Amino acid sequence: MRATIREVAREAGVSPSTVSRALSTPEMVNATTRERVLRAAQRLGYAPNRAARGLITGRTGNIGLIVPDLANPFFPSVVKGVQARAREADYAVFLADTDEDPTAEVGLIRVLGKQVDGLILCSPRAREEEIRDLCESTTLVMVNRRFGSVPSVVFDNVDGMRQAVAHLQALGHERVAWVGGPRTSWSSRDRVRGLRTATAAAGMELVVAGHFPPHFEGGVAAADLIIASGVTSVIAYNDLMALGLLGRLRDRGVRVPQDMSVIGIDDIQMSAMSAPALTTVSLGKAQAGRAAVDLLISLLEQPEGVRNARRELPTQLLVRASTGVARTN
Amino acid sequence: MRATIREVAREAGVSPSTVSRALSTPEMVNATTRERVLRAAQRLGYAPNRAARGLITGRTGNIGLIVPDLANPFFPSVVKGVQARAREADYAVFLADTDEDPTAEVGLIRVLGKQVDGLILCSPRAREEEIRDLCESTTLVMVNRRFGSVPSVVFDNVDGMRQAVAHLQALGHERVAWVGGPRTSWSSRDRVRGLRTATAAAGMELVVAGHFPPHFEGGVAAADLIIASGVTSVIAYNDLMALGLLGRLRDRGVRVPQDMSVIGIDDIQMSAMSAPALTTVSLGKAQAGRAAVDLLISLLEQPEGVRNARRELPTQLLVRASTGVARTN
DNA sequence: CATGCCCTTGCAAACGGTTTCAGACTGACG
DNA sequence: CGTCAGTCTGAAACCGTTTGCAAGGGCATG
Repeated sequence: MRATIREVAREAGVSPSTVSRALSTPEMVNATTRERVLRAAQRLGYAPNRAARGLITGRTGNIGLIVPDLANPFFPSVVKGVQARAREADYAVFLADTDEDPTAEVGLIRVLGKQVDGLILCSPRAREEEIRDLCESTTLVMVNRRFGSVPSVVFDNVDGMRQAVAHLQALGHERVAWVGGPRTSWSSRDRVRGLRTATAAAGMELVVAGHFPPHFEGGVAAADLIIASGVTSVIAYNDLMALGLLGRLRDRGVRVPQDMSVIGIDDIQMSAMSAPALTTVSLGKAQAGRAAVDLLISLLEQPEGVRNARRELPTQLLVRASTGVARTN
Repeated sequence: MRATIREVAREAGVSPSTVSRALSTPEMVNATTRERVLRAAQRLGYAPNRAARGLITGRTGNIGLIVPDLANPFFPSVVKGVQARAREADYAVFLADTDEDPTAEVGLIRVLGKQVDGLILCSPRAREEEIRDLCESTTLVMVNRRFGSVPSVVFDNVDGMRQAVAHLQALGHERVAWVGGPRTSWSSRDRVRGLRTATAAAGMELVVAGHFPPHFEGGVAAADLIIASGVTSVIAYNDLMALGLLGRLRDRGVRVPQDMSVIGIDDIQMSAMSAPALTTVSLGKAQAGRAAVDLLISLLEQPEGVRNARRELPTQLLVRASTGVARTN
């Protein structure tokens, strides 16, 4: 059995309240008794029971993190960031994976929401009104999605798309295709929006190839459409899909980058290791996780006092081998 | 504010104790009052406060999961399995990532161990005596490691290596290299042991190339040693390293599988998508996660009554394009 | 010397459940 | 009709903390 605060109190010859104060509000107790208490606690290996503390303070010291699919390498990176920062702040992290199912997502938010102080929703797929509704009962922070005044951390997709388009234009491309992600993905919509702006400004033609599952297979499925569309360059919703494109293009005998330039988004580990290595719009994934924790904690500590509950993180084009000078036929 | 048991009691016109019983031991309360209580609870959207319940029952309803590195695709798969099964059993999962640091690992086990009913250690890197020590104070289950009587879920590495070696032998290979993982990895040691047995039985020569970090780069680093060793086939500690091998072999102009056959272990998503697709020893990763949860829960529910606290999961060789008939010079 | 203030500490009441124990009621039986 | 067993319910104690309140002591001030 673990030591309780009473045993520490007895060991130190003080009352339980003094022990409690010595540990949580040290400035309220005399230096010498504090010392004595700390030493006793040390001796007994005492650590406060978080459930008991939570019962009275109403805070659990836990935060929840919900992601659509851990198998997509984007998410583990975010999770690592969340997890590391939460630990620094002495919060523990509940993790849940929805398998890309919006209904499961809402259910999970509901049940997990009761066990935590706040929730981080990474790339949530639920409908806006549902999230708005959930917002009432739980403090939550979204990553990779933005609407209304819901606190959020997003990437500057517009600028990322601008960089990608500028890169392609510099290589002489005039037509670029977009391979979209899930219909329910806010960032897919945001990216195609940025892309429209950027291509229009650059005087390039944009071919939107529709929505595909955000996996390798999605990219494979899109590849033939892309080839048929006659573009010389393509930007995919994420790296996994871009790698799928790469694979199918090779099978079809389309050379990358000579015949087709390919750009991904996310900068997952694998994209540096493919052949050719993938040019990609790099996102600070762990950074986003950390930012979300910081935002959530500040929200928890001064519920009303947070001036700006939206954070936008920069993106950076990483030029590798999958983009090259446009084919001139 | 959330409804408490007292409000439900008032709403239903009974005492709090009756509400408690109606929810947790329904057979102890009269059918009609039970019905009334349940309806009142429903109306108020009542859900018991887990901290309060935990305070008296001494159980939190949480389990902890500690993995070395979420960025390694092996682990997210296990996490998904753990997570899904835990949710079915109404447990929530704390996740922590140690960044492959054994010291951090021990620290995490200590702190997380106090907030959960039990802990799942996936591929733990800590020293045996430390784990044995931790065992005293926390009920824990190891995945991918086995020693003493610590409850564990492991893969049948010996049989996996047997299958791989049989496959290579059938293809006419006589010399095979092993690219090992971290020195602290039990499964690396277990696999090389199985490999020794299998190659000896098959009359093949085994070249052990030492220890490498379990990443893509580790495989890259090992590749030149492998080429120099003159073997015609190589088995890597995991798929990530095998993919690294593949990449470096291509750069060096060594054709796979004509000049060199390559086998990985794990069957991560990416290994089906590489060119050539990777032959690999497939492991039921999510299954291992589920098994670990089942084992942990049965341990929690009948602390002494578990006859066999060790589970061994089968492995299956997946033949793809990276293995072929041995080069005959 | 009496008064008042500050600093430090202890007492006791919460927090929201579960569980032990005893009491009320019912029906059966002698 | 009295007794007894059995079923169901309520009162109260308890789990391990935090915290509002009050009391005690020391010290400066009038």
